Amino acid sequence: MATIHDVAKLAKVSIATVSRVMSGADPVNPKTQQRVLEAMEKLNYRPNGLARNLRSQKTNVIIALVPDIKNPFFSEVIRGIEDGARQAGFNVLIGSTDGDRDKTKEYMALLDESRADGIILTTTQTDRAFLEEFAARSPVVLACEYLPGSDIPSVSIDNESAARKITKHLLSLGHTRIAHIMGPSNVILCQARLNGYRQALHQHGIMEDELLIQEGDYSLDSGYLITRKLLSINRIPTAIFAANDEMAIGAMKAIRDFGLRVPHDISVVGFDDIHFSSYVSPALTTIQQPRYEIGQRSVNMLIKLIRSEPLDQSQVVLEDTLVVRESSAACQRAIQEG
Amino acid sequence: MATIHDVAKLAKVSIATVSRVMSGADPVNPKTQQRVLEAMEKLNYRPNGLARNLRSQKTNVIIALVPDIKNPFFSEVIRGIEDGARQAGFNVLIGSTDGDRDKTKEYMALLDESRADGIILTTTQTDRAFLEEFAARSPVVLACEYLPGSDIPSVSIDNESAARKITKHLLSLGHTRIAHIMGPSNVILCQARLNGYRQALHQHGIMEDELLIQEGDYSLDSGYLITRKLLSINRIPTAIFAANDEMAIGAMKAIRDFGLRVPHDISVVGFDDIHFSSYVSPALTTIQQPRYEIGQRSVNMLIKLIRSEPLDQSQVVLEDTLVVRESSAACQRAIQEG
DNA sequence: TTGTATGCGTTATCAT
DNA sequence: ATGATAACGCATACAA
Repeated sequence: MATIHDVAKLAKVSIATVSRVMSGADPVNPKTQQRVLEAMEKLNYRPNGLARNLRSQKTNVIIALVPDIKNPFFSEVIRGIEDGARQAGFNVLIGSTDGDRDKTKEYMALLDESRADGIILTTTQTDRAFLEEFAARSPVVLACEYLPGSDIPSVSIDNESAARKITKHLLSLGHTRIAHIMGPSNVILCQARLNGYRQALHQHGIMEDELLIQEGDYSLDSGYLITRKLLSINRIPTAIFAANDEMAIGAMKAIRDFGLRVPHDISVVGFDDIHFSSYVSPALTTIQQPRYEIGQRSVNMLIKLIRSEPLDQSQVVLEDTLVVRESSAACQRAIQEG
Repeated sequence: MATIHDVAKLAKVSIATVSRVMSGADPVNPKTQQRVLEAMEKLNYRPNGLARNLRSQKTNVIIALVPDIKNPFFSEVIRGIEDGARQAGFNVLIGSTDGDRDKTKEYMALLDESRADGIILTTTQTDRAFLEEFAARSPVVLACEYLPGSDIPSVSIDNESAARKITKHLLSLGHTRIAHIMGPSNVILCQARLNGYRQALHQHGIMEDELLIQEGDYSLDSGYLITRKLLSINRIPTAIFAANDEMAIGAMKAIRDFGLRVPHDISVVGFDDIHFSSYVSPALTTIQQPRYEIGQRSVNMLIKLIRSEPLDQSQVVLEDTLVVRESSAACQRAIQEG
C-alpha cells in the first residue's frame, strides 16, 4: 500500500502538502494540488485509517449492544442506528450480549481501549453504579429504555404507561384473569412493563395472582413453554399479555396446540409490533414502538455527546401506539357469566 | 487516560519493560514485573488500541455484509460469525447494504483504508470482476452463496439442489402448477434457486409458465403483494415456492385474505427455516440451512485468510434438509381430476 | 503557499 | 533483564 510519503515523493512536494490537499483546510496552489491528485490517483493511494485515528484520537466507530441480534425488534432499532451513524460518517459495531453482564462489560471496555468512540445500550442489565460511573467518563446513550433517576441520556417510549394501556385494553374487553409473560426480570424495561400491568390491574380493583406472572426470555420458545404452563393451572387465564411479540406468537401456538382458539378462548397481546405480528394468524394486538426513530435519535444524541456538543434534551420519550388487531376480543367467560 | 509512559515513570522502568510485562514474551524480573503491575493498577491503565493497531497494522475488526439486518435468516448467520470472531479476538462490524452496490463498495473500501482486516459477503451483487480483483488483494469470504467458477473461498449449501429438492416435494404431492417467488434476480443465490426450480419442473416434463415466476425482495410484504398478483391470473397455481420463508409467510397471508386455505387450496413452501416458520399456522414446509454453522465456518476461514494460514478447503458446501410441515399437502385439484 | 519537525501510544530492534 | 530509540502513517504548529 502506498503511503503519504510515496505520494509526496511522486508529486515532488512534502507530506504536509499532501495532507493539506486531502483535508482541504489550508489553501493549496491549484497546480500543486493537481500534481498531488494525480500522484494519488496513479498510486491508488488510500490514507491509512489507523494512522488517522491514532493522530486524531478518534475511531469513528460506535458500538451498539443488543441482548440478541436475532430479535427482530432490536434489528430495526439497529437499522436506525446504522443509518444515522453512516450519515455522520460513523461505523457501527454490533454486539450481542445474550443478557450476559460480562460480555456487556467486555464491549464497554473497548471504549477504554480507544477502539470505539461511544456506545448505545439497548438493554440495561449492568450494575447501575458501574453504568453511571462509566457514563460519566464515556459517551453512552440508552436506547429503548430509561433509567429512572439517572441523567444518562436516553431515548425510549414510556414502557410503563404503554403496558398499562394494553392491559387496560384487555380489561375493557371484560378480561379479569390476565396473565403476564414478562421478559428477563433483571432488565429495567421489563420491570417497567410489569409495573404497568400491575398498575392497570390495581386500578380496576383486581387482585394480582402470582401464578399468572411468569418470566420468559423474549424468545418464541419461552413464550410457548410458559403458556403451556399457564394452561395447566387450575383456572386458566382468559387473556395473556406477553412482554414482546415473539413470546406472544409462541403463546398463540401453545394455545392452538392445546386445542383452544385465539381470541375466542384466550386473547393474546404482545409488545413491540414487529413486522411479523401483522402477518401471523390471528394478527397480533400489540404496542407499536417507533423503533427506527429510537435508533436514529439515540445515535444522533450519542454523536453529539462524542463531539461534546450540548444536548437539547437528555431524556427523550417517544410516542407509542396501541394497535388492535385480531388476537384480542371480548372475554367469552365474562359474557357467559354476566 | 494514562499512557505507557505514565506507567513506566511510576514504576521507574522504561516503556519497553512495561510493554514486555504486557506481552509476556520476553522475560522480566518478577520484582520489576510486580512494580509495573502495581503501577498499571494504580493508574487504571488501559493500553491504547489505536496505537497498537497502527503499530501492528491490524484492526482486529472484520466486516460482515448482509442485504438487510432485519432479515432473520442473516441474523443467525451473523450470530455464528460473531461468536466465531469473538473467540478469536475479533470484533464484527455489520453492514446492511440494502442490495445497494455502492454501499457494498463503501464498506469494502474500509479494508483499503486499513479500518478492517477482512470481510464476509453474504450476498453477491457486486460486479464479478471487481469482486475477484478485490479478493485477490484482501481477505474475503463468501457466506451463504457460492460463485461458480471462482476461487474465492465460500461456505454455503447447494442452493440449486435444495431448490430442486423442495420443488420435487411439491411435484410428488401432485402439483403441476407451481409458482416461484424468487428473490432479487441479480443475487447469485436467487438465480441458483430459480435454476433448481426450473430443473425440477423440466425433469418432470412440465413446461414452465413465465407468469408463475415472479421476483420479490425477500420481504413479507413482497411475498404478500406478489401472491395477490398470482391469485388474480387465470389459472391460479396450486402451489407456491417462495425463495425465502418471509415471502412464504407473506404468501400465506395473501391466500388467507383471498379466502382460500393453506394447504387445502394452495400449498406454500419457503426456504431457510427461520425460527418463525415453525410457529406460524400452518407451520411452514421449508429447507433448513445450517445458518449458524455457515457463519462460524466462514469467519474461521476468513481469519485463516487474514493470518495467511492455508485453507484446508476453499469451497465448503454444507448439508441442507427438507423440513416438511403443515403448509404443503397433496394437490386437491390433481386428486379431483385424476 | 509550502516545508520541517514533532507527536499520537504502541511494539520491536538494538544495545548494554 | 533492561533501556534507548526507531518505526507505524498521518496531522499540524511553526518556520520560511
